[in-house]
Order: sequence, then structure tokens, then C-alpha cells
Amino acid sequence: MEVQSYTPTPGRPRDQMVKASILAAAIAIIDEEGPAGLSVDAIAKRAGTSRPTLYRWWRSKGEILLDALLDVTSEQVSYDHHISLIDDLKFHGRDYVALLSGPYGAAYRAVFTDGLADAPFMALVRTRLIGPRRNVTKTRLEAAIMANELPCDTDLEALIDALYAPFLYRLILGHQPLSSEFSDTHIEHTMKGYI
Amino acid sequence: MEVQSYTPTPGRPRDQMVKASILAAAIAIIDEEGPAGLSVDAIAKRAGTSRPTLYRWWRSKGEILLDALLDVTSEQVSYDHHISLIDDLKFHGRDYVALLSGPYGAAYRAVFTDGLADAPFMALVRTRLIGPRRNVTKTRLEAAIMANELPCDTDLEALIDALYAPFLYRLILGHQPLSSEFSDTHIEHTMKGYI
Amino acid sequence: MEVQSYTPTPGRPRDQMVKASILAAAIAIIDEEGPAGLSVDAIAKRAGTSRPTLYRWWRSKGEILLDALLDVTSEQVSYDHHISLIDDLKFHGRDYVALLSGPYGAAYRAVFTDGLADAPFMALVRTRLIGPRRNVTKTRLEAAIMANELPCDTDLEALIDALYAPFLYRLILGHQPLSSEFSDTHIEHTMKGYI
Amino acid sequence: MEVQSYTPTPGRPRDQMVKASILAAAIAIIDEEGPAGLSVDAIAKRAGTSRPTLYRWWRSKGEILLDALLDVTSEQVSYDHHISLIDDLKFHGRDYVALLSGPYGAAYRAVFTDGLADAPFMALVRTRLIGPRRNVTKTRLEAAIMANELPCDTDLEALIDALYAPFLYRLILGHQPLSSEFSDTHIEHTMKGYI
DNA sequence: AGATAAGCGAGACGGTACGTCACGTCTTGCA
DNA sequence: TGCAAGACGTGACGTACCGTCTCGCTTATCT
Repeated sequence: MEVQSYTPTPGRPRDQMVKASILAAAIAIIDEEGPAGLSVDAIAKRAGTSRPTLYRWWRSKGEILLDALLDVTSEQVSYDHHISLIDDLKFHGRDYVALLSGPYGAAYRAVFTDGLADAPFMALVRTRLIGPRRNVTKTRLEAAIMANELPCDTDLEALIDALYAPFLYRLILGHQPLSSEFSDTHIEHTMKGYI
Repeated sequence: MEVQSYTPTPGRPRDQMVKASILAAAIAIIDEEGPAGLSVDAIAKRAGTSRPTLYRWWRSKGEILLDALLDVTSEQVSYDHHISLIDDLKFHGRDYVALLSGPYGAAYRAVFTDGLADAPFMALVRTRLIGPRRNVTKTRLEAAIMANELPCDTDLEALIDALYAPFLYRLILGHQPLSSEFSDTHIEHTMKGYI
Repeated sequence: MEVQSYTPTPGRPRDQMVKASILAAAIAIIDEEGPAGLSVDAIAKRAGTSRPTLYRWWRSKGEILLDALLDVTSEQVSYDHHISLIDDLKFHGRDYVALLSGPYGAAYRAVFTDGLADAPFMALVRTRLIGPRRNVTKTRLEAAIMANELPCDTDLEALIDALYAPFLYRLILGHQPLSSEFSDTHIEHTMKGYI
Repeated sequence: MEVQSYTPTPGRPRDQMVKASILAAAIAIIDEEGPAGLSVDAIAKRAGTSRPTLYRWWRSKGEILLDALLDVTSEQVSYDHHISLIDDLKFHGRDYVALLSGPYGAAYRAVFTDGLADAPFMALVRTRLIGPRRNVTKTRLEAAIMANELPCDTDLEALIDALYAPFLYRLILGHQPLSSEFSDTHIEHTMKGYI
């Protein structure tokens, strides 16, 4: 068991409230005003802080959104073994759709916007935001292989892509609604193709 | 048979060379220097023209890329009935993958970047770039329904999403390579789920 | 007496109407909209012509105004020997004040604006606009010297400056009204100092 | 005796060096390259600063020149009672001529150029640049009236115009040199007319 | 009568400067 | 040392005029 050692740093300690209010401000702006209104300055202003303080904690606007999303996502992502593989995936899919449809959807979109323009940041998005979620599903799928519910030579990366890509595709393009019904039927069809 | 009537517009006619060189410059920059180097000024400079000329014909950087992509895409998209539905889709998939992997892949990414930050522009992307390509596939799938190769109640929009979303997903995220092998197996699995 | 030889040039002859309508347009714009609205394009548009045509006749906006002013000024400037030197000068002064106060005052101001930014053009203004008017006065003053109404060693350039500079000063600065009363008393005082 | 209270404004204080270098740059450019070279960008570049910084403190090129001129002018303008009214005015006249003939003459011209094209700015020129200098002379003339050296009903505004208009006239038109000799004789003649 | 040549309108073109926005970094005073 | 306030240099943006060009058409003179 690790003992969290207290390292007394000189000077004034960092204000955790500042961090929280910045994350909240970022989400509030992107949700209310859309991506156009999300300038670093606007975030700082809304959080009642200043740009330098903001840059002390994060290297870019994108990383703020990333942290804000991780705050919300982290506890949600998990599989409580339900009845069957397909039901678990459906449950997870509905969960994801709910997240992307809600106020955090715009943040997701903004994170991809930044990532597309900045490769190292996209790597971070993969590692911290997308990767963990994929891994949860991967673990569930590996369990399914163990249980002979899935062929043992299944390309899990491809399957996970097939399962979730359409969600982000609809989030990004907006050509079709992103509903739980779509999630359910899409997951059914996809899994039928892989079993 | 249609007779092309000549409509002489008053004033100096638009220089088609300028248009072409701007489209070429945009693609060259995004391919060579990445999205960071793609400023309106850089495009104008490389094309040997000026910013005002550029804004005379396009409202934004994004629309330039859109036009550049349409120049390339337009003739490519078509289905020459091959042997079977699955082979046709595979052929088309490989074609798409080749486009996204080549020098135009970066332009595709940039178009999505701009679209994510600007909803009206994303609508344009849907209408002009994504829509036509989807429609070609839709026509092929409808023919398949006619030929009883596919259930008549198939949700074509969902199927098309399932087919192509992973391509753009990999293009955008870059977590896995976008290869013809992936295209083939992905399309096989997907269609298996829908038949 | 000179015989104006007719030199038939090939091609379509210049349309004098165009010239007239451009001069009128320039004066109309500067009078109605002020100097800010006086772009080359605005003149051409208002005159119902095009920029290239305009540049065929004049080298710059300033030269248009110059010509417009000369059209008006040319016949006005003259001394009909009245009663005395002082009365002639007063008459001339009132005439000048009337010109500068009317719709052509703004054109005068604009001519100086252009001249201040473009030395060769200011030389033209001196030669064509200011010079002739000064010469008329100079001639009158030289006659006065002949008539012993003025010392023969009078510095005429300095005297003419003293007489008219305040008019342009008030036109340009606008700190005090440019009235006939001012003209009269100013000319009286000035001549008193030189006699 | 006044106690200068220190009012600490929040945030980083304005860099006075930047202000000084911008003013110096403006004067240097107009003097060396003439009015054509005086773009906002050129000033910023020469001052080693940026356009936004420049616009933070001045609304236009003209206001920069105005400040630059005020820096120089402010201490110069004063009358140390010399011997007589006429000598004081001559002294002041030579001072003015020296200013207009030197490197600041071009700045003066540019200020008028801008003022002619922008009435509100010309009002500023009157209030800040021309007015104070006129007032100094006005005070001296009022003292002269008190001392019975001048009629008590003298129109001081008109007299001041008569005294100084020819200086600016020659500065602007450039038809005659602006020398101390001219200043002396002109002031003598003018005052002779008003006494 | 037809050829030739220039004027004319419209409007595209390359260019320069403008005034503004957002960024990321800095320098203050206070906590 | 953290923090707010805010100034600073940088780079890109979208726009306004400028002066020149290339069209199709018109209007004259010259063969």
C-alpha cells in the first residue's frame, strides 16, 4: 500500500477550485455558444481566472476539454456483466450515445477538431480518451472469446472500429440522428457479422 | 440532344488557370506541410495569386479544399457492375481507401476539421462531397434489394454508415492503418451482418 | 490667328460626354459624401463608366478634381478694374471665399489632401490651379506698383501669401468661419501693412 | 504643493519604451521615406513592435504623429518676454519656421493630410496641436492690448491667422521657401497692418 | 463595303494596406 | 510560488482600393 507523501512546495499551493471552474467553463461555453465561442480567453473570463493561470495547468484548449471529458467519462465506462455479450454491448452503446448526444457531445467534437489540426494532441486523445473506452470493450470481447461466444481469431481492433465508428461518424457529420435505436440495431447487425 | 447555348458574360472572363492553380496549391500545401501550413495567404502565394482573388471565388479555405476534392473524386465514384454485390462493394472500398491514403487524405481531414468548427460548411461537405459518394453506394444497394441479394427492409443509411464510417474513423484518429486488407475484411463482416 | 488643324485619328473618337460626367460625378460625390466616399470606383460608378476609361483620361483621382476645379475657376478669375486696388482685391477675395465655401470647397480640400501625399501632383496643383490665380493678383499688384499705389520693392510673393493663405488655412483647419466679412477686414489689414 | 498619489493599475503596466520607439519610428519614417512609406505596419516594424500593440494605444496613424509632434512641441512653445511685442512674435515665428523646416515638418504635413480626410481627427489636431500654440500667441497679444501696444478691439483670431497661415501655406504648397527672413518680414508687415 | 483601330462597359487580376482577432508569453502587484 | 490583470509580439484573417488586364461591343476612319 502506497502512502501519499506530502511534499511541501514553497509558495502558494495551487488552487484546485481554479482547475474545476476552468473545466466547467469550457464545457459550458462549448455547449451554449458552440465551438466558435470557445477561445482560451473566453474560458478564462468565464472561469473568473486569467490566461496565464490556464496555461499553467494545461498546454492547450484541447487538453482542457480532454480533462473535462475524462472527468465525466471515467466513472461511466465499465461493464457490469449483464446477461449476454450482445446486451452488454448494447448497454454500452446506449451509454456512449447518451454521452455524445448530451452537452459533452460538442466537447467531443471540439476535441476531434483540435486533434485533426495537431497530430501530437490526437495521440493524446487516443491514449487518454478513446483508448481506455476501447479497452473496456476489448476486455469484454476477450471474455467472450474465452466463453466461445466469439471466434478466437477475431480482429478485435476491427470489430471495435465497426462497433463505434458509426457513432462518431454521425456525431461529426450530423447527416443522421444519433439515437439509442440506431445504436441497438447497429450493434446487432455488426455482431451478427462477426459471430 | 442538347445544344449548348453560349452565354457571353460581360467583363473579363474568369481565368481558369488561376482556379486550377489555387486548387493545386491547396492540395500541395496540405500534403507537403500539413494542416498547420495551410493559411489562405500561403495558398495564394503558392498559386501565384492574391488573397482577394481567392476570396472572390471561395468563401473559405474549406471550400477550396472541397472543390479540389471534388475535382478528383467526381470521375472516380462509380460502380461498374462486377461479379457480385460484395465484390462491387469491396472494389469501391479499396478505391475509397486509396483516395484517403493518398495525397488527398490530408485534404479530407482538413475538410472535416473546418466542418467541425463551422456547421454550415459541414452541411456543404455533406451535400457535395459525402452525399454523392453515399448515393452511388445507395443505388448499388437498392439494385441488390431488387435482385433479392439484400432484405427489402434494410436501413440503407445505417448500412452505408457501417460500411464507410470505419474508414473515416481511422483516417481521423489514426489508431490503426487504413489498408485495402482492412477494407476487404471489414466489408465482408459488415455485409454478413446485413444479409 | 491660329488655325486648328484637324487631325483625324483612326478608331472611335473619345466621348466628351464621358469626360463631363466623370468630372460632375467627382464633384457630386465629394460634396455629398465627403472625401471618404471619393474612391475611383465610386466616381466611375456614379458617372456610369468604368475605371479603365477613367484612367484613360486622367492619371489619378486628384487630376480629375483638378480638372473639375479648373472648369469652374477658369472664367471666374479676372480683375475688372473697379475703383481702387483695395476694392479690386476685396472683390477678388470675396469671389475666392465664395468658391471655397461652396460645393467646390470640398474638392479644393481633397486636392490638397492628394497633393500632400504626392509631391509631383502638388507641383501640378501649383502650376494649374494655384499659380494662375496668383498670377492674376500679381498682375493687378504690378499695375498698382506702376501706379505708385504700392512700393516698388514689394515682395509680391510674400504679399500674395499674406493675402490668401488665411483663406486656405481656414478652409483646411476649419477653426474659424470663412466669410466675406473676414475676407474684407483681412485684406484691409494686410494691405495696410504693405503700403 | 501637490502630492502625486500612486495609483497602481492592475496588470502589466504599459511599456513606455514601446511608446517612445513607436513615436520615434513614425518620425524617422516620414522624415526619411516621406509620407508614402508611412504605413502602420512600417511604423510597427521599425519600432520593433506589432500592429495590434500600436492600435492598442492610438486609433490611427495620424494620432501617432500628433503625439510625436506634441512631444517635441510642448516645451518649445512659450514666450520669454524679450524686448518688445514685435521681437517676441519674430522670435516665436523663427521658432515655428525652424520646427516646420526640420524633420518634423513632414510630420506636420502628414497630420494635415490625415485631418483633411477625416474631420474628427482634424478637430483633434486643432484642439491638441494648433490650439495650444495659438493660445500662447493669444496670451502675448492680450498682454500687448493691456500695454496699449495694440488696439483693444483687435480680432485676435484673425490676427493670429494672418501671422501664421502663410507658414503652413508654404509648408503645404511648397511654392516658396520657408525661411527665417520670410518669417521676420512677414510678421513686420502683418503687425504694421494691425497696429 | 469591309478592314482596321481605338473607345467603351464590365469585371477579373495581382498587389498593398488596413483594422481585428486569438494565441501564447511576459511582467506587474497582491495573496 | 500562485493568481488576476493586462500588455506584448506573432500570425492569420477578411476587406477596401488601387492600377492594369482582358473580354465583347460600338463607333469612327481608311482602304
